[in-house]
Amino acid sequence: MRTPTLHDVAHLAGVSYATADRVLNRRGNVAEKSVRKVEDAVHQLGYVRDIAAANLSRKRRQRLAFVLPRRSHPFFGRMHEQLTRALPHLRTARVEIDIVDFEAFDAASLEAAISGLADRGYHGIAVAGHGRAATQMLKAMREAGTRIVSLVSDRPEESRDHYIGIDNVKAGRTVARLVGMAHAGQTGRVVLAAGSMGASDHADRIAGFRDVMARDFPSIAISDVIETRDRSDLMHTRLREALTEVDATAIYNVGAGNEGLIEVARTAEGRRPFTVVHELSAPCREALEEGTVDVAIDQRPEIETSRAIAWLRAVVDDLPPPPAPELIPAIYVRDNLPDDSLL
Amino acid sequence: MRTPTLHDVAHLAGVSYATADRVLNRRGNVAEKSVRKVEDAVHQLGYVRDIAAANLSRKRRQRLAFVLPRRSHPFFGRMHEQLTRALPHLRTARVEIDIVDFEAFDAASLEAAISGLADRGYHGIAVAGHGRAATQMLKAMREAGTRIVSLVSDRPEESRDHYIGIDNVKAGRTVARLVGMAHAGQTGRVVLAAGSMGASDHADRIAGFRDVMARDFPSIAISDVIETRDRSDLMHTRLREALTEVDATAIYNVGAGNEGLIEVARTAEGRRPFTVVHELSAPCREALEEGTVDVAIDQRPEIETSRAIAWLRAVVDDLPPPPAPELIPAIYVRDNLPDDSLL
DNA sequence: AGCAAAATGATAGACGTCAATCATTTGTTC
DNA sequence: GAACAAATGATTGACGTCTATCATTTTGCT
Repeated sequence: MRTPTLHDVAHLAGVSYATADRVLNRRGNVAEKSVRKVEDAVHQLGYVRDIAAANLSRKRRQRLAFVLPRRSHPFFGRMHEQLTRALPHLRTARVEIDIVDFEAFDAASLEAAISGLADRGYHGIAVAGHGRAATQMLKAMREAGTRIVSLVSDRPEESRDHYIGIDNVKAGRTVARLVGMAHAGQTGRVVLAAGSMGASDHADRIAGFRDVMARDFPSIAISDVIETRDRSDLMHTRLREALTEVDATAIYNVGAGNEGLIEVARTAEGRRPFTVVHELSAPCREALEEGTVDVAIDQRPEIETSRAIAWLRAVVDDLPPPPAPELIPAIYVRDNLPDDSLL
Repeated sequence: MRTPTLHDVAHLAGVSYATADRVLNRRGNVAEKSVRKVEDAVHQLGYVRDIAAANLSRKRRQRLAFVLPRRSHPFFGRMHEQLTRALPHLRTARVEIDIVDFEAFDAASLEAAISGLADRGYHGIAVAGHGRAATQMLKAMREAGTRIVSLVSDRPEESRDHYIGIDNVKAGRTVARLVGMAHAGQTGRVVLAAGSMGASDHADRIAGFRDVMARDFPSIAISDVIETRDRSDLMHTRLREALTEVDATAIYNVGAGNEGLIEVARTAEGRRPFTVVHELSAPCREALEEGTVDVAIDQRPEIETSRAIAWLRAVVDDLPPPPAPELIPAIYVRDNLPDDSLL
């Protein structure tokens, strides 16, 4: 049994191919009655348009862009890597992806990157970055028909169609649970570190962490948050300072700058505190292997990028978005590190 | 700049379209010299064949089959669910998927299922199941050109092209690490349970677990493995028995039958042992929420099915398989349970 | 009934590739 | 240089959809 074509639909509906086409592509000028006949036939045959043929005919290629911070953080390095690896694969399916870099944490640079994209006929854009001006521009592009996905951390609703990233509050809660477990009922004191409490992902993680600690592990105290601006050197000095002041049983860094942290943890005296960090970079992986870090929470950027591509492709083709089970950040310990070499 | 077509390639190579086509599709009867000219042109233009157009022309639809145990275990229920949800989406891209059930743990039933598939022109098959006869038949189908993926637990190499599933040794090691952490240096005793030590996935998990425990947590003792045949009732009686004999600080079940386990753990006296199970079913989720179970390791069947589809589609189209970051089983605690309702 | 507007039918040329046919050119061998 | 095989060129009709054009029919309205 051949799968039905639009010709079959038209035939069954008792109308011409042209009319069936007018209905399907909403070209207007069709009588109510005919619309119904066609729709019935579609339903009866279970007709689905062959998008490959459609896109071929339209000479349409899907043009997508990814706007990412420069490779500064290993996290985005992994996204870059994953994207470029998928590129040839996608070209074959009429998908073109441009990658546009901007300077991390630099709103002007982001704005420049996005404005360079306007009016270039992109069907979809994925953005990992924030800023007022960016929001305005994205909003305008969205109104002009471009689909926008926000990556990694969410942006105002009016400036995106979809968010792909983890739930940072949940991530913080999860870490709290692990830290609590690792105390096995004993008392303790946690030292927290963040890049900046202004960054919503950092703040969310800390909020989630505090929430669970307060409710389920009241016998574990929490020190004030060390701010590191995601810099290893600041992390180093401030963390060392903090550790001399209090007797820490655990350390949780919600931001970057892990190299500084690792150095301190490595040389710490006494019983090693239970240490949790975010994102599995190369130094972090080493630290896990040697036992300096106990747990790393990872967003799995590879998965986020492929999700973003899949979502954009579907929506750009006017298809329902693919089913997307919730993103669960990976919890790495020493024993479940991936074999894939990571940058 | 238009993306190049085969016409462009032929033109640049200075040969006719027919010859270029003969080279690309290896139809033979082409002079060495022409082959090189065409290949150079392909390289120079960065030509990639448009598979959408190719498949359209070939009138080819990708026909895939999934051979899965009947919905008995919630795990495979989730796979079913995910597959059927993705179906309409895929039809639109000329992919047809048939799902074939067989009776879990029943080699004859599996054999029947697979033999029903032979000579039906499937381009690719994903199988989650084992048996000598099955291996023979799959091997034959593979030689006849069908691509085979083994799901969830691997099968002999000659009977599959690719394996998609987690590393069960790693999973066991990971659990050991968590159990060790939760003891925070104190002594303890772990009770282990498995469906059957004959099942390789169960055995692998236990081996990994033992390995790490022996090396890194020698002060935690391990009791003999309880065999439950994945049945809740057996789990219930045997676990209860085991718990009266020893004073357990932890329980790890590598197999199914968690409902029995949960019941026992719920009514246990004294300090609750640290409990780890596999696969996030509905009762297991509840147990995590109420605090009866501490950790659930989950394979994320949704992700495994979509991986299998993506791999098969690519390979069936003679494309390089998509980049596939290693599957990391999710570690669920009470605080990172997915919002998606699961069966 | 007559007329304009709306709806429909019929058809054709793309899109990029495959698969096939048939005619023509090139190369090889004696 | 004749005879034959091998290689090449030229061309055509699918595949399913889009888009456009133009002719024809139906409808609604006075």
